[in-house]
Amino acid sequence: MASSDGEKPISTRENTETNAGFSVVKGKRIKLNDPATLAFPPLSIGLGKVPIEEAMPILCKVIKEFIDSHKDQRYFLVLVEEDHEILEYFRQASGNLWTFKSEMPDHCELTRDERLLLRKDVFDDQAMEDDRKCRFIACETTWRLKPDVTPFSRKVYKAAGSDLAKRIKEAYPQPGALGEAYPVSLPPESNIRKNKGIEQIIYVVAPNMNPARSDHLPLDEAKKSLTKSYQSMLNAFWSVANDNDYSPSNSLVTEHNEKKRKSSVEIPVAAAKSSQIHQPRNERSLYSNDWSRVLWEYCSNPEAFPSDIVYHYDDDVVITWDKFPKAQKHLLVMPRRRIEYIDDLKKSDIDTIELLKKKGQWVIDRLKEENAKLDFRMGFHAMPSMRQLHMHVISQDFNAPALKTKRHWNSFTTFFFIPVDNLLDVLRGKGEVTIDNEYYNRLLKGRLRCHRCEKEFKTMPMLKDHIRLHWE
DNA sequence: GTTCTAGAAC
DNA sequence: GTTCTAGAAC
Repeated sequence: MASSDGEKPISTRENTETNAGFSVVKGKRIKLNDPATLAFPPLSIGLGKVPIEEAMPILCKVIKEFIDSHKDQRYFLVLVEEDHEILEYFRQASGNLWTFKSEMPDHCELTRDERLLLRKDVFDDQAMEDDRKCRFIACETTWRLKPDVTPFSRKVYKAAGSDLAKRIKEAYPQPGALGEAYPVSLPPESNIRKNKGIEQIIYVVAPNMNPARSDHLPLDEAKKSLTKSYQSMLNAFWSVANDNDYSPSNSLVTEHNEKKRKSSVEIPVAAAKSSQIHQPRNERSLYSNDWSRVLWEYCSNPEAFPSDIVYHYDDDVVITWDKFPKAQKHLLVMPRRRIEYIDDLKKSDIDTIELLKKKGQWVIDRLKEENAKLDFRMGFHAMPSMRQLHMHVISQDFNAPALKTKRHWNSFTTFFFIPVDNLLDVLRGKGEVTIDNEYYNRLLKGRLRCHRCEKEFKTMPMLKDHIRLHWE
């Protein structure tokens, strides 16, 4: 199977997309004679005491999803388990998801698609002779990221050498999160790397149902966490196998919160300087919160979308229909070059914002030709959820089924909505934008008031009934 | 961003 | 009992 022309990439087109919750890096350079291979144990069934009849179907399902999401990629997944009965359980749980080539022999079993192998021993010399050397090994761990909590991980830990614990601590000084994966790369001089070709060990915090331990979960929660554990493990594997960084989600969440905390458009109060922690922003292959970056796809590839999604685009600007419109007409106007948040803006971006305003006005003029009754506002959310700078162009009827919550309402009718002219004033004056996170969060939680007559309402349904009167 | 759902509010 | 919200999960 190994090719003699070695380094030839399968494809040079680089593109990340998601499929069934997995990040898929298309066409990354995978050396043909050095496939990405992950060896991993069944998680949570020993240490975590999740019943095997519950755990195995989850494992099968996640593997199936991963394989389906990575159809034209070359890699191997190797399930390693000493206990013959457990492997047999896996075969049974997998039903007819895969066709196994033969009855279970002692060490290596190929499935029909040649992506999944079962083995008794990760360091089996005979198995290591083939071209499917395990460049990556996953090990189960606890939230303290201890490297030696299961027989399998102890074995790997012993082989890796004693400085592994130190390397884990350096890479992840904070405790791990349940369901997350923590890849640790091995130094070139490490024995396990020199002799076995193992590059990284991926530590996975898997769920525990053992009542003797303090953090045990009920079955339904353990099952959810186990799914996530396997998904994180495979996502981490795929990221590092494609030379991407993988950031476990607990650190990502921290960065996100930090980022939001930092913010505060000058308009109400300047944020304290001490809160302006600059966080480096790395490129990351993402798994779960992909939704926060969907706008990037519109901006980088607007021609790929139909006109009921992308309203208009040119070299500098993309205009899309809001996917969940909060009024009769609701669009987003975005720069095509990547700007994440309004507090990334500098004086030099004034031209860009003016262009957004000009394009927004152009849209408004066109829409008013269709319906002269509509009136519009153009502006930005102080703390947006989506990661590309986007200016809302929204008609003021707020007559739309997707407008449901207090947060929705207040985000468009309080100072949380920063009109484009207001933003331009701040940029022209101060030259930068700071966002007071607490102030804006308070606005979102404030009382419900009609934007036309200031009348106050207790619930969203009552308010929605009322604003209809202004419209009709 | 939405969806889901527990429990608060009525 | 039903409606509605708010927070977690995704």
